[in-house]
This record gives sequence, C-alpha cells and structure tokens, in this order.
Amino acid sequence: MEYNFNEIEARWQKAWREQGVYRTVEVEGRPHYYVLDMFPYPSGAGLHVGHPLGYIASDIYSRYKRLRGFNVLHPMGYDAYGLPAEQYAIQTGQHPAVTTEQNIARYREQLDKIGFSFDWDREVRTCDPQYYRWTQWTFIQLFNHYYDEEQQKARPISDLVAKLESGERKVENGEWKEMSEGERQDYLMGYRLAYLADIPVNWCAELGTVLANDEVVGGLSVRGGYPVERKLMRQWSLRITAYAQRLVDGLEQVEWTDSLKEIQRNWIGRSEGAAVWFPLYKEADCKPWMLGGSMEDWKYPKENPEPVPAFEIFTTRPDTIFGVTFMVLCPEHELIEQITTPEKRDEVTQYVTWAKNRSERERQAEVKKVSGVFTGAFAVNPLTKERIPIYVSDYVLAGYGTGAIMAVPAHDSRDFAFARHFGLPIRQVVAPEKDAVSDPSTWEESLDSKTGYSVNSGFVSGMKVKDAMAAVIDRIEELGIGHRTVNYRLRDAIFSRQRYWGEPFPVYYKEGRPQMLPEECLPLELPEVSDFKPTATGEPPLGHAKVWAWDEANRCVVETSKIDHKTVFPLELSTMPGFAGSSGYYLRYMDPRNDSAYFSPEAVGYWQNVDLYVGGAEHGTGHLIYARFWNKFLFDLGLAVKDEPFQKLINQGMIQGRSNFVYRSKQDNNLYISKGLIRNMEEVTPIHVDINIVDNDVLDLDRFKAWRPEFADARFELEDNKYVCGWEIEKMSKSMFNVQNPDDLVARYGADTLRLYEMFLGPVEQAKPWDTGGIEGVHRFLKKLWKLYDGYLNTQSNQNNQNTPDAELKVLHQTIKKITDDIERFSFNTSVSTFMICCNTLTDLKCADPEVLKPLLVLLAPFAPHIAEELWHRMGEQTSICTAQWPVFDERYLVEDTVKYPVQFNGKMRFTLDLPAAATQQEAVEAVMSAPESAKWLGGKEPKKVIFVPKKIINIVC
RNA sequence: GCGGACAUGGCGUAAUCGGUAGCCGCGCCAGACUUAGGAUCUGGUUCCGAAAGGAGUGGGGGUUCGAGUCCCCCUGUCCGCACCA
Repeated sequence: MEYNFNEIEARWQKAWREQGVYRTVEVEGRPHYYVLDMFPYPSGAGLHVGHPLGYIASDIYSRYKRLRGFNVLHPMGYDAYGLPAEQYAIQTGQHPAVTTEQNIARYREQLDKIGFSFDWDREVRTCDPQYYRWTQWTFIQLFNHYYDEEQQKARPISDLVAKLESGERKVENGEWKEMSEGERQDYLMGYRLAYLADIPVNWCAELGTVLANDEVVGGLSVRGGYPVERKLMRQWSLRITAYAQRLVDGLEQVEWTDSLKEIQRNWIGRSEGAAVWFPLYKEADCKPWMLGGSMEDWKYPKENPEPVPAFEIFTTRPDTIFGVTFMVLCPEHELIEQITTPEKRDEVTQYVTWAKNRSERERQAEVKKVSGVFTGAFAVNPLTKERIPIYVSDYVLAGYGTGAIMAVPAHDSRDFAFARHFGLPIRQVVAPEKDAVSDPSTWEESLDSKTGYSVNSGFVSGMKVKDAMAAVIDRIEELGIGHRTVNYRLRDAIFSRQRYWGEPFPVYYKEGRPQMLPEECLPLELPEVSDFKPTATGEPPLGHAKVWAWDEANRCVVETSKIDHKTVFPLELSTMPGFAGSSGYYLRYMDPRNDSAYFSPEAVGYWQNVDLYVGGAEHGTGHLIYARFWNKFLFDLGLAVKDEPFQKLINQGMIQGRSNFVYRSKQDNNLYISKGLIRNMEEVTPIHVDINIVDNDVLDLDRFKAWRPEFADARFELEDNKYVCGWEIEKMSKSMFNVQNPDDLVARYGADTLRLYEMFLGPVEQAKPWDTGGIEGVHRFLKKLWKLYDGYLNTQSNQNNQNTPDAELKVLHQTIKKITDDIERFSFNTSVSTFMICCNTLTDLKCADPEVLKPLLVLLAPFAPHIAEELWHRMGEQTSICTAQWPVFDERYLVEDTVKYPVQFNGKMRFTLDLPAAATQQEAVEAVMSAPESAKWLGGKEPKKVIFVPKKIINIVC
C-alpha cells in the first residue's frame, strides 16, 4: 500500500469537520486549558510558510493537552480591520469589506489544508458588528471611568463627581460648585480613561491619518513608509499611563521570556526621581533667599498663581543638584512667553517657531546637533541659591516629565554637549573615588555613572551617590519645594484614526462636547461612504457618509442632512485604531455568540485567562501592552477575572527567506555563469531568481528561460553540466522571489510532512531561514513509518500472541518519555528526531506488535494527525485518535543491567567499559585497572584520585 | 549610546542537572538494485594525520577531577529602544 497522503488528509479533514471533533464545550470537572494564537490580519498575499509556524506549535500543544484529558479551548479568528484593505479600496474602489471577505476565505482555505484543530464555531472577526459592538461598549466604559490613584483601580466617573459635589475632593484651581456644566465636563475630561484632547500627533498626510508612536519608525510610517509630521489635533486617547505601574508590576506574574518582559519594561520606562520647584530669579522675590532668609517666604505657585514665581522640573539625579549650571525648557513650555526678557524676545520666538515646525524626522535625524537659545531669564537653585540662566532647547521633550530640566553638564551627556556648545560652566559634583576630582574643562565626556561619591555638594559631600539622592530628596521635601516621584516614558495611546475601515466611535457631539450613545443602541454600524479618501475639507472618510447623524429622540442613525444640533447631532468621524479590536478578542472567544454581554461570567469563570499565547515578538510594544491594559480595565470593572490576560507566552521566531541568485556576466548580457566558475564577483551581476525554479541550488534551465521574456534565449556557463545558483538569507518577500507557499508543499508532500518539517527546522522561538531542501528527509520518515505499519498490517494474520520483545518496549517507552518532556518544554524539533529514531529502531527490529505500534501513533497524533488517524483506524480502532489516551511512561522498561561507562584519564575520555549497573566504585576501579588499555594511559603512574559517578562516568587522575 | 538574546561540522541542529561533543535530518562520497535515476536500499562523512594519535563548540583568561554548559574580559551577529532628564 502506498502512502497516499493527499487522499488520506482530505478524507480525515472532512471527517473531523463533520464529526465536530474540535468543538469545545465548557464541561465542569475536567481540567481546562486555553491555547491561543495571535489572530492574523488577512492580507491579500495569503499565508507563507512563516505564518503557520506558531500555529503548528500551538496545535501540537492543544492536541497533546486534549490527549491528556484537558478540555482545551483553541480558537482562531481574524484581525480584519486594517490599512491595506482600505488602501486597496482607494486605488480600486473595491469595498474593504469585500476584499477582507475574500482574503479571509483564502486564509481559511490555506489553514484548513494544514489540519489545525481550531474550533471554528468560535471564530471572531473584528469587523463583524456583533464583535465590535463590544469594542464600542468597552470604549463607553472607558469614557465613563477614571483611575482612582488611592485604590489603584478604575472607578465610575460618577463617583468622582459625587466626591467633588460633596467637597471631599477639591478642584485644583477653583470651586466645583461655581463651575458651569461645560467647565465641569472639561474638568472631568482630564480624568476619563478615554478622553478627548488636543495633542501633538504623528500625522501622516499620505495615509490621511494619525499614527501611534509605535507605528512610526524614524519619522516614517511603519505601513507604507510615508513621511510623518507632528501636528496638534483633537483626538481620542486612552489613559493607559494611569496603568503604567500595574503594567510593570504585572510582568512579575507572567511566564514570558526575559527579553520580552524587558522590552515592555523599557517601553513603559519607569524612572524614579524627584520633582523640584525652581523659583524664578527676580530681584524682589529672591532677596530673602539670596540673603539666606527662610524658604517659607516663598510660596508654591499653585496657591499663588500670579505672577509665576517658579517652575517644576523632573530629575532622576537629585544628588547632582549642586552641579546645576543652567536650566532648559522645551520649546513648547508655557513659561517661555512670560519669562523671556524683551531683548531676547525676537531670538527666542524665532527659535521656538523653528523648533516647533521641525518635523519629527528632522529632529530624530539631527539628534547630535545642539541647538537652543538663552531666554535672558534666571532661576534660583533652591539649595545653593545661585542664580542660573534659563535656556530653551529642543533636546528637552514636551511629553516627558514637566518639559523642563535642571542641567548638570558634568554628569549628563546631553547637558554636557549643550554646555560645551554654549560655553556654559561645568561643575563636577560626583567622583568615582572621594578625592578623584579633576578639571571638567579637560573632560572629553560627562561622567554619567550612578556609582561613586558626591563632591562639592554641600551637606551631601562625601556621601555615596545613592545616599546623596535620598538625602537631597529628604531635604527638598522638608523644605516643601519638591517631592519624590516616578515618571514613565509610556504615553497615553491615541485612539482616533482618520480612516474608514475601523470601528466607528459610539459618539455624537452636542454643543461641541462628546456624548456617548446609549449602550442598548450598539452596535453603531460602519456606514457606507461614496469615497474612501478624506473629504475636500480634510475630514476623515466618514465625512462622505450620507447617513451619519444621531437622532437623540428616536435613538437611531439618520441622514446627515437632518443635523439641526437640537435633536439630530453629528456623529464622530474618526474610527478606532487597529489595536482596538485585538485588545479583547481572547475574552470574546470564551463566549463568542453572546448577544447580551461581551462574555458571560460563567464563561470567563470557567476559562479564566489564556494559559498559552503564541505569536510574534513584534507585538511586544503594541498589542501586548494594549491588551494587558484593556484586560486590567475589564478586571477593574469585575468582568475579567484575572489581572493578566496571557499567563505564558511564546514568541515564534521569524522564518526568513532563502533567496537564490543567478549571475549575469557584465561583458555578455545574455550569459549566465554558474556560481563555481565565477573568478571575480565584480564581473557579474547577481539577479534574484524564483526559488520555485531552483532545486538544491541547481537551476532548472528550461523553466528559467520560460520564467521571463528577457531570459528566453539565455546562455549558460555550466559546471558539471549544472547551473549552480548562489543563495542568501533575506526577509521572505515577493520582491526577492523567495516566498514559499505552504499550499504547494502540502500538495507535494502533505500537511503532515509540512507540519513536521516546520517543527524540525529548529527551536520554535528561534529565527531561522526557510530551506525546502530538508523537507525530503521528513517526508521519507513518514513513508518509512507508513511502511512499518504496512508491514504489520500485511502480516498480522500470521502473528501468534507472542510476548512483546523487550527491545521494542524499551524504545517505545524511551519515546514516550522523550516526547512528553519535549512537548512540555516546547521543544518540538527534538520530538521529530525522536520519532525518526524510534521508527528506525522499530523497523530494524521488524516490529509488528500493536502494543507498541498503537501507543506510538498516539504520540505522533499531535504532530502528524492525519497519518496517525489513518493508521489508527487501519489497526482496527473505531473512534478518532483525537480522543485517545496519552500513553503512560513506565520506568521499568528502561532499566539496564549494564552501563557503558566512559573511562577518562585526567579528564580525557579514552575508552568505554561495560559494567553491571550496580557496580560499586571499588569494582569499577578494579575493572578499569585490569582493562588492557589502561596501562598505556596510566604510563606507570599510580592513580592519585578516582572520580566515580554511578551510571555516568569514571575519571582516573594520575 | 542603552537594554536583551545568540555564537557548535559544508548546512539546519542535538547534547534537559557540569560527566563519551556532533544525535536526527539535509548535502556530499562510495556501493547495491536499475535501460535510466532527481525512486529505493546499504555503508561512510568535525578537522589534521597513512596510522598511532592530536586538535576541536567565535577569541582570551578563570573555577573544577572534568566546561559547549558556570564566572570574568574581548569580538561578531541579530532584536528592541533611542535626546525619556
């Protein structure tokens, strides 16, 4: 019987689907396990072999868990909103919904061929109104909640209002009771977890939209690579910064790789330090200070808002406050206007205008270039009482800390560069050793290290840096001019996109202020538009919608023309960003068809959170942060039951492409030289060639000629009658002609071979190049395995009920042990090689014993489900192998009577010696001494020492 | 610049606890079967050496009876962040 994988796989895929073997139902009393893949964006290009890598790994684990008796939730869906479909719509007029539908169908077809055990009844699509209804619902909740710093959790905004009403909580600059409704709403906007604000955003004119920080790299958009500029715009944002500390702390509880945790920590960027108020220098105000008067003469600016006497800075190095020689404000700082002296005004205004108009890209490209201007104003160092000049420079960022710094050029490289550029004094206040003070004017760089001792620093001189930090903060707090504080690099997430293909906001505007739609009116469905581009007036595409206004009285969407601002109001024109729909999808899978709630308490109570999450590390700073935030918010609301959504996370490595090249002669434009014949790479032009017409780096000449017209009458210089191509590892991409499509491989070798080969390539987490070369070996293994079982099936009638030979049981149990261990530690590449060894051994033993062959199939089933199921049935089983029992490893079969001891002399392995397993050290030494080889290695010397590790090794030191 | 990961035959990799380095597969070499082989099977394949033997896990040092594995320094590659005070 031939191994007809095409027929077998199609047949079983159909049977599994019809029998619903992968349907998951919540059953009490069985242990549960949730295995999740990051759902894909269905792109027009379809899947390449890199995509299924993680899916195969998670599928193996899911199937394994099922065989071990777990109730496994293993769903799949689509992150269906996104830019490419919209870009395509702009170019072709094809509605994104249509494109998306087609792409999903193609993805599904490709996924189905690989034989995954997804429960497709639970599929979710982010663009489905029944799904995004809950994305919109969550947005409304975010709007209606604020973050309570004391309780460290989200609470209803109505609680905040109640506190303000009762006076339990004070408004900073006024009285709640005296505020108008509008003022109150504006005030509350400063607390809502989803809020509207004018913020400088990354505006991409080409895409007509705003991008999140992590969607911009080097001043260019990640998608498309278009220029991005800074622009002030009214945008929805999510107050993710409120959760910064919890996002850091939560990392302690999850089983993620250290590197990914570190990426998240860096992204959140927690830094401890001090906020310090520096008074402005004015003759009148500062006189008492300068004369050594009391600090209390000076008042906090919040209590005495006019005139502004001081400004706040943030520093992580309070210990260096004695080394401050100038101050720097960011160009956006509100104080600049007030403090700039008349004679400096023109210069400052000019600089500020220039700096503000500089695009993010220019700013980043010229990080090393120092620029800035003196305001003419001075501050007073609250500890030394020195007068300090205040500068403006764009190396201080508006978005971090307070947008103002105390500059300590001796111990901060950026301040150092600035000081050198403007000839400002540099004063050493930290030294590696107590007396290691030198002249800073001779320094080539600043001394940024946090180790060493404070010097020239008043009351902290001589202290270790760490102690000095604490001492300075204590003094500052005592004086009431500052306090210990923590800053985060993390910014609030901009949540508006000037785009069509995304979730509409459930928001309308009344008197310019946002109102939430009633929850019962959700979903607010995405309207049809006549054009997917921004409107002529620069509004988002939804501005083209004819039916896009909210009738408050009738609670429905009506024609835009009916807007009267009395009962019919305009709806929000922006849509939500890509991360909106992907932030909570894992929860929806638990209860995907629920139409009265996001998910039921029972469902989430049963599944809890994701036990194993598999996906690419590229989501380290985007999706994985947003989803954790989203989950924590739902946790605060009492919906999610776990604070962290993804308990264990595995990042599958990227599969790179292996490109092939032909070499065209520079002398003869039609001559292609085989790689081995090239004397000088200068003489040839390497040209990418489609990997599908190359086999083992040997070019198929006829197919090459047929590939493209310009190669039709190519001539070749061959070696050994072959044209050998060059190769290189590159990103897998269409333009390099190195894309490997899984469908082709499935058609040629079968899904089981593809699954095994992708695992065989190396550790799942490691980046590795795709090389189809080795797939033959894996395919041969399955053919050999087929033959092994075929042999049994053909001869079973002659079999007596003999006892199973020990050797066969031994290899079986070795395999059970190894495969179980391997799966538990996600080492699937070693599993495949274990199967090969097992199959080779059983073939050599001519094994034909169902007691060995059947359990082996169960072990194989998670990896190669089709062939396992087929052979399982051929061996007489009636039920699916998916519902079989994982074999139990029995130590008994592995017990050995003798051990092959490696014998070392002075740590070098010389020979091996078979000894009884129970041999003592004395017996072992005697055996070694009487072995003929020993004399040579002893060289007449007596052993000084003997190391004997039972069942491991013997080492003779002489 | 800062942070993280990694470095083993011609190639992908293995060695899970400090105990025979190179399992398994690809490729290559030789042979068998064959009209043929890009099918199948058998054997070989880290390097140097005829052999005995020696060397060997990016380089240098250390700990240890013993190091791919632990420690220190250096080099290289990949990834993340990048004026974050």
